[in-house]
Amino acid sequence: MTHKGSAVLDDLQARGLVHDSTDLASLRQRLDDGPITVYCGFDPTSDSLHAGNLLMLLNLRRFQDGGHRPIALAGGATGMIGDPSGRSEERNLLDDAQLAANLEGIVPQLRRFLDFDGGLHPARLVDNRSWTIATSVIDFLRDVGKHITVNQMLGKESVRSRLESASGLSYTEFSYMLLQANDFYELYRLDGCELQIGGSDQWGNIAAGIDLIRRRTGSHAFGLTSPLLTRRDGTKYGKSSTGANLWLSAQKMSPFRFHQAWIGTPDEDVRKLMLQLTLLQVHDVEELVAAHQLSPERRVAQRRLAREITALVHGDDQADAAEQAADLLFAGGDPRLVDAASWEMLCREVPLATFDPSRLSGEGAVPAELFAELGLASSRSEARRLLEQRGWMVNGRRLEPHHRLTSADLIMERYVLVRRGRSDFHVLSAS
RNA sequence: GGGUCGGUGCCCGAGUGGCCAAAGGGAGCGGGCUGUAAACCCGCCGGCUUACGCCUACGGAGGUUCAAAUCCUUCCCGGCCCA
Repeated sequence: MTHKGSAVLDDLQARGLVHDSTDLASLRQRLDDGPITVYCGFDPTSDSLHAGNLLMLLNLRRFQDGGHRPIALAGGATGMIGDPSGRSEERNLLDDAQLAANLEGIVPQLRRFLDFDGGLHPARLVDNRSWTIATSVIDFLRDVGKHITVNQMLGKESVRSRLESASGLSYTEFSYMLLQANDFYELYRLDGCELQIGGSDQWGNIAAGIDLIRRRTGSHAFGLTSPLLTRRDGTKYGKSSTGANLWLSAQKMSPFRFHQAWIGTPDEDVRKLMLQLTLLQVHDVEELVAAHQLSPERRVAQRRLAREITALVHGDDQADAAEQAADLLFAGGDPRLVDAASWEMLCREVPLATFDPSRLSGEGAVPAELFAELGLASSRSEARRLLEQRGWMVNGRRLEPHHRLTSADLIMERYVLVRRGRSDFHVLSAS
């Protein structure tokens, strides 16, 4: 490492990724003194991580690239309790099977973004069950609970907001903070971990851990939070424009859809997202933004953003495929002219539904009925409404009111390309 | 336990016997403009039907009435007050 250990901090600040921090000057000094061990926790509340988690994963990566040692923590134990932070209502407890399935989903995702093998500071992946499960209630209350007063806990925003709400806060969730504080303590004790990072909603939990470490060891640990990923209107990202979560799992959201979600990024958000969700250098981002502003209709920034994030999450090959599919679909040409290989690729990228070819014989199929059956619309009424509102395109042409689908509409004697609205594509396949 | 107010469509919220598939707002969806952007404009927004229309729905279950989201009985749930 030729550069200073605190360079990562400058980078984070330049990217707008520092929301709250313990004494920044001390942290800077500590980073310059040598590699630090930094951790961030991810609770298995679902079987996949989403775009919001991606931001923190990349932050760990930034620390690793900056010469520090990252630990990704899978919250096998805390996931059983449920973090009340940022939540207006009590969580439902996960059962063992669900938790196991969720961990199985997210652990490989955690592995993907860090370097676990090479270098002087390989990343580590831990599960907080390893030190939590065997702990007795008595030990926990004596060793952890004794050091934190209820008075402090009541002062935390996550607790206070819930105390004022109608749904209240169970003792279980109230205790969550102690578990996370103990995680930090254990990682400090076992691995010399001195820094915890997280989303800004984690500040209370992180501070509790720092307090616990100080009380039990007299040492100073550090905390750093990043702003939650929000749109210009303040709503959380992680959700796509359609309201669905932006899942990192290809099973839950196809790479194509994932890529498309970022393509649709509003101009005002694109700079921030490039800074916070990609590993592009800050000055490269500024160049891209400048180029974008010169001719925004080319959408170079959005394209690059989508490219970078999709490649990070799904790999270069998948990003290529998603780009090609998008070019094909949005170029506006006649899809019947597309070659077989491209069609195959398209079928992998775009949601595919199969139907019985006999539907096309005779009079042919009523499009609205077929589309509703295949899930392209939630009911026949909706499909019909869309037809009235000119919301359907079949094979690149506006669907006419009385058109029937027949074998003449098949591409490659097998496929129908359906577009609903502006950018919702489906391939129907006669099986 | 007593009293009282309330539970309406995805959310908020009007409606107190027919004019109610139910005002208004938000979200969402489609179209237009543009750039697969934002803003803005128009339309749609329970289901079935080409359509006339039919069915289901205003916390649950019964009842009164030609007619109920609206009245009565009862049950469930929530807020507030008293104990």
